[in-house]
Amino acid sequence: MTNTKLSKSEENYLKSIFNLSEFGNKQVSTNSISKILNIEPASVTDMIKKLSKKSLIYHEKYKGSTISKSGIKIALQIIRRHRLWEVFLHDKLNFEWDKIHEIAEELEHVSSEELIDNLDKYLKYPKIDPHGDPIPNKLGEMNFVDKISISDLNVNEKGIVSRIINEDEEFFSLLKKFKIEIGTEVKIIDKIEYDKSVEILINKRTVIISKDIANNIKITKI
Amino acid sequence: MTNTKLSKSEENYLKSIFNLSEFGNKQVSTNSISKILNIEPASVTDMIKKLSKKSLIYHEKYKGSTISKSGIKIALQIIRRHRLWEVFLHDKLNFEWDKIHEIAEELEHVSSEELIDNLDKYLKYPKIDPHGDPIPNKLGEMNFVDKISISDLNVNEKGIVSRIINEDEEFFSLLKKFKIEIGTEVKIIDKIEYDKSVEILINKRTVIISKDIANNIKITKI
DNA sequence: TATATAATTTAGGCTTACCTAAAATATTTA
DNA sequence: TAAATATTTTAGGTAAGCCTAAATTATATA
Repeated sequence: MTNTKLSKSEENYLKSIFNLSEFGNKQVSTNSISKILNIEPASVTDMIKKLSKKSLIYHEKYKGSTISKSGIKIALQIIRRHRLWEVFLHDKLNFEWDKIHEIAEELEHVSSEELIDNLDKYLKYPKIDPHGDPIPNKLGEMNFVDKISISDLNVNEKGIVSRIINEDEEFFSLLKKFKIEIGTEVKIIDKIEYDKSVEILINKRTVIISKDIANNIKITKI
Repeated sequence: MTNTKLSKSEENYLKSIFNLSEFGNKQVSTNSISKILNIEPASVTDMIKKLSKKSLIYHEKYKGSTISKSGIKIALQIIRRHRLWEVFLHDKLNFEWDKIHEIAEELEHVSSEELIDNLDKYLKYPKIDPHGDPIPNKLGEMNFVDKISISDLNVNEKGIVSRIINEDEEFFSLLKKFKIEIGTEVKIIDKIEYDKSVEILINKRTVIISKDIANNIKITKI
């Protein structure tokens, strides 16, 4: 339990490895980390060695990395900070929900525990962030997330948009164009076999979205 | 006008140089920067060269540094961020005013301009921070600050504490002990010639504070 | 299953922001 | 005003976190 404060870089790696590992269950490849962080694989290897030495991840040469118990614990705290700041930016500072990610990406590294706990209290202990992602509590516990995406619905079934996976700028503007937000009701009109795209009804308008877009929009079936 | 984002270090140097220069009017010695930032003089020289090359300060070898117009502009923005975050931490998150400085020291480097402007609006454009320091507006303009400290009052004169200069932990706990805060009324009972300490009346209690403490407490005469 | 390709690691380099030790300059004081 | 002292700069070094190029290992394919 060497408890030296992690650097911004270390925190970003840990968060990415956690996200890629699906709750710590999957081994993560060096290449996948490289792609997510936009850092060359050779540099990723360097950092993997560093995090291994701190027992935050386990690494098998040429195989991949697994995040450790203590690594998960820290990753969840970083995610907690990120999502609480997103709630603050959206609910209090009136940022549009497609602009908060980038700023929260910086704020999450301000590491005072008291700050985050007071922020949590101030925001009245929110359970989800503006993208619909669950917020871990002080202990790292959080609600389960929706596993169903638009593509999983059948024709004529309905759902409420509950979570947006992709956080790229372009993706957000796409959603804006289609007027898709957390809470929006969608109904499946047709599923197009040819390219697996889906025709959906939103806000009394039907649009066709690609398979990729549909996969990135999680819903709660109604 | 090379407008690359400054690093956290560069920002801290610039802020310190500005603070030491008394609004850009005084030349600042390498040693004084070294002491404030707790960084060796040799390293300070390195950074001085860097900031000079960016025309944020002017430097005369072996003499000292002067902050430039563009340097002042940036410094005021950093100070703006710092003080707005202090207001947020104090007023919204209910931090005690002796704990906000350290956290604001980190938050001030999150550099989204939109973030700061929205925060400013959310806080209803405050004019002073919890220490009584004036907050620059978007353009870098701010109110003049009180130049009178407790030591400048004569016996029997009264004042309202308007600003605390020293921001060290120890100094704050000292003030806490004496129950001195922004807004506290003080009356001079006696001035002790021997060591220039001052006997004052606060909250119906008389205490003797040293010359150094008195100098660090600015007041508005009433 | 041998070979081509892809993924990963190693080796060596760079920049930033710090350091110490020594040299250069300025200031104080006798 | 010369010597002692203090301040500042130069020179050379380190760790973090990145890079490219080349070597190594794993995986896919013919």
